[in-house]
Amino acid sequence: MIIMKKSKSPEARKKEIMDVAETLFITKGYAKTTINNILSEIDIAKGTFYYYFKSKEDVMDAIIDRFITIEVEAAEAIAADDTLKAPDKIFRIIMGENHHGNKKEKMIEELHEVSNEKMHQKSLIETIKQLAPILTRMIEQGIVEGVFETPYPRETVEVLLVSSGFIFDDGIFQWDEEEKIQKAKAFVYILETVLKADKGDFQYLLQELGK
Amino acid sequence: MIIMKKSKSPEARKKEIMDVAETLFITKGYAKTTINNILSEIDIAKGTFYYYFKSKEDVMDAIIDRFITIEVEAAEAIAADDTLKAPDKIFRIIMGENHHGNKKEKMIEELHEVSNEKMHQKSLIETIKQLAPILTRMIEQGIVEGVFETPYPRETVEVLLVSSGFIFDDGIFQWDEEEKIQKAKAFVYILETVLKADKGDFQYLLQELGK
DNA sequence: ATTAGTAGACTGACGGTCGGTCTAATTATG
DNA sequence: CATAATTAGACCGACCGTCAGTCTACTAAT
Repeated sequence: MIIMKKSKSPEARKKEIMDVAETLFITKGYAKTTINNILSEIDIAKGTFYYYFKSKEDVMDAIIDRFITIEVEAAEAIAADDTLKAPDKIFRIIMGENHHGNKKEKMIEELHEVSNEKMHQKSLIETIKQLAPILTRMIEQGIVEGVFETPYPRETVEVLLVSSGFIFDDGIFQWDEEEKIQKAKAFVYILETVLKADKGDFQYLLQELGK
Repeated sequence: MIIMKKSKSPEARKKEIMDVAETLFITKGYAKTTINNILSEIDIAKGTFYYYFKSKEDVMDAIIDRFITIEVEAAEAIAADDTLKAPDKIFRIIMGENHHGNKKEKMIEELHEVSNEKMHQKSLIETIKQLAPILTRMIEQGIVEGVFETPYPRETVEVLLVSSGFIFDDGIFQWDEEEKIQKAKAFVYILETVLKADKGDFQYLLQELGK
């Protein structure tokens, strides 16, 4: 006689699996997380997992999709905010990318050696695909308004996204607080310089990094 | 009665294993390459492999070390070349990084979907660790000579290395020939702008990308 | 009665281990 | 000084544990 758990709504189950998987992927790393780890955490069987997802990688894709959607929505909200100037918007979006509600940072904080190559690369690629067009439009508008200047808005965005995503990822490099500030200042400088924005357009934003 | 192959010199064996593993890692991807794939290619037994390397990842590390050493030597040769100007050197080193003797490109050319996250990330990190100091010194010298200007030489180098390593990697994005030229032009522009070099200092180098 | 959902035993592949073998060089012995 | 004993290093491959993914059986709901 098999003990059967009461069925949850499919959405809830799926979300539950994704939530647990996400936590494990971030804390232990994707490769080191076992399907069985996920199962025992929510106390379901293999069959249930594979009823909702066709593979381990499939969950990861779903998780990445989920937070890219959130990022894109956040980016669009920022883009639509008329109280912000173009440079401000750009900075917020690019830096916001590595700020998944502090969730990741908090979790990784102490855990060393999490190296999550696959997940990181996938989400970086996806981020570029989805966020680059939005940011590019933003820069193009800035050019029209005369606050930016560059013949390569799209490629500039790509460079900025890739480097910030890589350099500020807590799972790849472990900078101490001081180094982080330095990197951020440098990033702001590079941002200003490469877009030929007015010096100081971004500078004041650096205070936010103190928190 | 066990048939025993004649012993090779340890160096030769080790190199043989690394060569075969490298080819397989590049063509099939690290994850999809099996230890047994490597073994049957050179016709040795499991034990032999693990006599020379403590794990699959260990071979990869050795392979990465090997070509980083080559890159560093190439970079130092370029650095020591008095016939080249600073901007020229920088460009050659950064772009040379994604030009492993055409070996990788040739191999990947047709093979789609090789995605080699782990190997790529590791070598990018190692490249930054080893190449960044050399390039930083180069920029600092350029600043003294008055051809460059930036308060953040180190961080600028990091941004340039990360983005070129990522964007120009044939395994990550598949740009067609035209797009590649566009990316390279943009990269040169960004390089010039962020270092405040004279326009045109790098431009002529773009002809090299035609080959 | 049909189907959406759950269960968990099972499979196969793969990374890694381990006891042992073979050969050539080195050292001890008559 | 020839030859037997010993050692060291390269190599072998059966075996093991783990893990993603499969399959069939069972149950809950409509």
